[in-house]
Amino acid sequence: MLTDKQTTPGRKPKPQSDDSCCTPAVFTISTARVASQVKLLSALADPTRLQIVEMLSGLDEPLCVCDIQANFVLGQPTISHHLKVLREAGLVHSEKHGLWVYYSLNRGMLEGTSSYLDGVLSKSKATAG
Amino acid sequence: MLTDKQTTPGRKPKPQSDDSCCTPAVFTISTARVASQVKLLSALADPTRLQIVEMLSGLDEPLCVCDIQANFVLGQPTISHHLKVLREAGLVHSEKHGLWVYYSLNRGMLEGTSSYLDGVLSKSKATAG
DNA sequence: CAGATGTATTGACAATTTTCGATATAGTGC
DNA sequence: GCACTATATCGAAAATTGTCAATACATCTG
Repeated sequence: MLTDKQTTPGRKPKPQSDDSCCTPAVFTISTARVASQVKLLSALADPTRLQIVEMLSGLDEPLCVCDIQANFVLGQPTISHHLKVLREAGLVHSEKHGLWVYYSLNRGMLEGTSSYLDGVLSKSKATAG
Repeated sequence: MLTDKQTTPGRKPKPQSDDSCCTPAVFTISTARVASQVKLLSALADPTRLQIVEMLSGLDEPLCVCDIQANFVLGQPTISHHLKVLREAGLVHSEKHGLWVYYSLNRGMLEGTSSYLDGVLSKSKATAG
């Protein structure tokens, strides 16, 4: 794995400058940030969960579990499991009212992942000169 | 029956004798777009692959497999597998030069996922009113 | 209280994913 | 041709994940 802090990034020489292949190109990548983003991306990387996120994003009002389940073929425990994954990733918020549990989107978390990807993209703009 | 069951959190009614819980809140969500984004998100939702993406994004020059592998404890076939996942998701581009295969980031794909998330967020701004 | 209903949890199983060792493929140089 | 190197593929073990049936929990109704 990558260490948390290392020396400056190297650059691989041409394939013939030396006998071996690799210069030790070591990068400084925050494994903590990567791990947190992997958790968010993993929560989103499932068709059922991503559709739930889309459903919640399209409405300003929260939805109860049965309303969500009505849009899938899956059973109620499966939907409950997916909602738990989204909840533990911080992507949704749940609120109990009587018998029902209402789920709403935590937009800040989605914004975080989107801006993380933007940050990765802007690390170097491919403006080689 | 059931008089005051907190009708505030949504247009969802309370349980009635004929209609138990749910109003059929049906959503029109493009399953094709969801599926394609799930593929991209799944490719990113792994610590090794996300770190590879970060490595490639920090450099304008492509990296060969051995340069990438040098930053991980994993074996060469495992790195090759992860690169294949990224390649098949369209997130990286590979180019063979002699013995070496150079990988570079396909920024358009990352931009696509980022703007997809932005699109989900902007579907409804949670502007009460 | 009992009965009904919405949701969460448990336990098990199948499918998928991650990883490694062995091997195959392809290019370089003798 | 042969040896060496970089990368990819194959096959299998281990870990993780998605799903369901059964059940538990919590809340409302009568």
